[in-house]
Amino acid sequence: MDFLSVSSFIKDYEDHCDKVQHKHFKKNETITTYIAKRNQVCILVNGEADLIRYDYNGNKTIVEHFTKNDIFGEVFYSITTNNELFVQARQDCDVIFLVYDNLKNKCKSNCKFHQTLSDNLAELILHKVTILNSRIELLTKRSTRDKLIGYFSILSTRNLSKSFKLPFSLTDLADYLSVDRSAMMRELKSLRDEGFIEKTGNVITLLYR
Amino acid sequence: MDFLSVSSFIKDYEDHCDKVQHKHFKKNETITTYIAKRNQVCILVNGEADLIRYDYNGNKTIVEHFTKNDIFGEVFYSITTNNELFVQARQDCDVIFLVYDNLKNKCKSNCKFHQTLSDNLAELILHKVTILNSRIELLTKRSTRDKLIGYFSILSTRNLSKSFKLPFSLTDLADYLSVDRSAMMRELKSLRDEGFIEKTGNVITLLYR
DNA sequence: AAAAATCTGTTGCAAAAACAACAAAAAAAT
DNA sequence: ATTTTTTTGTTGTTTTTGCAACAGATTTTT
Repeated sequence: MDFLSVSSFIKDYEDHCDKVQHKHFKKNETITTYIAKRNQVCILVNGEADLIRYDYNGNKTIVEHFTKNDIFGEVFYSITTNNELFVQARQDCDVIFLVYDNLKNKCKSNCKFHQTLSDNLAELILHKVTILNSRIELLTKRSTRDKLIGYFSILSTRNLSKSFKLPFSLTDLADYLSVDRSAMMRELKSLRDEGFIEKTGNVITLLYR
Repeated sequence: MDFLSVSSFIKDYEDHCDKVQHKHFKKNETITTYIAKRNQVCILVNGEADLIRYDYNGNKTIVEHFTKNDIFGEVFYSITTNNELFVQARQDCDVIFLVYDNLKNKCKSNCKFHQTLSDNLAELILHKVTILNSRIELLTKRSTRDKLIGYFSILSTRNLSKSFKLPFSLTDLADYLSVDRSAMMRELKSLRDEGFIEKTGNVITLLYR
């Protein structure tokens, strides 16, 4: 992985950069709501969180799933959206908040954290782009089956193993793949019956190839 | 729009930056194929192009649609993809090619183009992220109808008008929304019959709100 | 100007997905 | 330890989507 690990210089931040805030969140708390005017940038230092959207029908979508070192925030969104977007902690989280425009200027104390972050900004955002592109690839798959298989192979690659634990409940997985839960369950059953996967709780094992 | 217009400094490039290449493409020509090793970055100076993927079933997906000043290239993709991705010119195009890693170093002639591009890289990529996020929002819509309406309202906003011309043929629109063409045509007909839209050729007019 | 290729509009039918609902299991809260 | 809430697994039914096929229109090529 050729992107910058935020945690590697997080300690430098401790000496009071006046442009950033640091906050802790408990599981299920709302970390931020996207209002699209503050140009907020958030860095997940620790924990897991989801970007969530509800549509007019009450359908929940897990738009993105964030883990350690991921960046998110309303600066990554343009006004188009009329649905409310918010980020919710899936586990206890530590989050750094900053304002994009401040990042480009130096901070008062001219701190190293600020400087490093600024220098590596393009790299960080670039990494985000690659994540979003895999997400798009997943979402353009035509069937629920292909989405499942596609997602499983991402997890398999990431874990360097045919076996892996889903980071979601099955209910949330459906919301992440943007499909109906019961239809997904049926498909999951078929995949099992046809010998493509094994499933014990939320641990999946790929049996193909 | 708060992102940098590439064309505004393209003239500075003319004085021989040794790190970039400039090429012209005729309609339907393949501009590049994503091989994911060269870290290529491309800038569309003029024209229109699509990033295309074919899946194992022969389904075509228009993954992205590029217009003037858009950036693309394999550097935005991680290895995950096993399907071939390529960019095809929809109109005659002018494209600048460079290698991401070269961008971070200065070029021999220390040219202004190179410098400006490098300075504004984060901004350019950030703009791409916002585009990808709207794309994701579109793709997570649950029905063909919602995808159509969602896409139409993006075009409507972009054109500042209830009427707009589709940048695609209807065949391509289906591939862009990742749905079956005939099903989409049926839905389009319903939208017309129910008085939501008007359609003359590939000009759509929104009648709601 | 004619021929070839692509796109549009449409339909019947098959397949997949969504909806709705419920009981059992598991997890979380008290 | 018990209650409450959430998740899982399942299924019947309805709706939506995909597939296949074709004729007419339009565009592109020769």
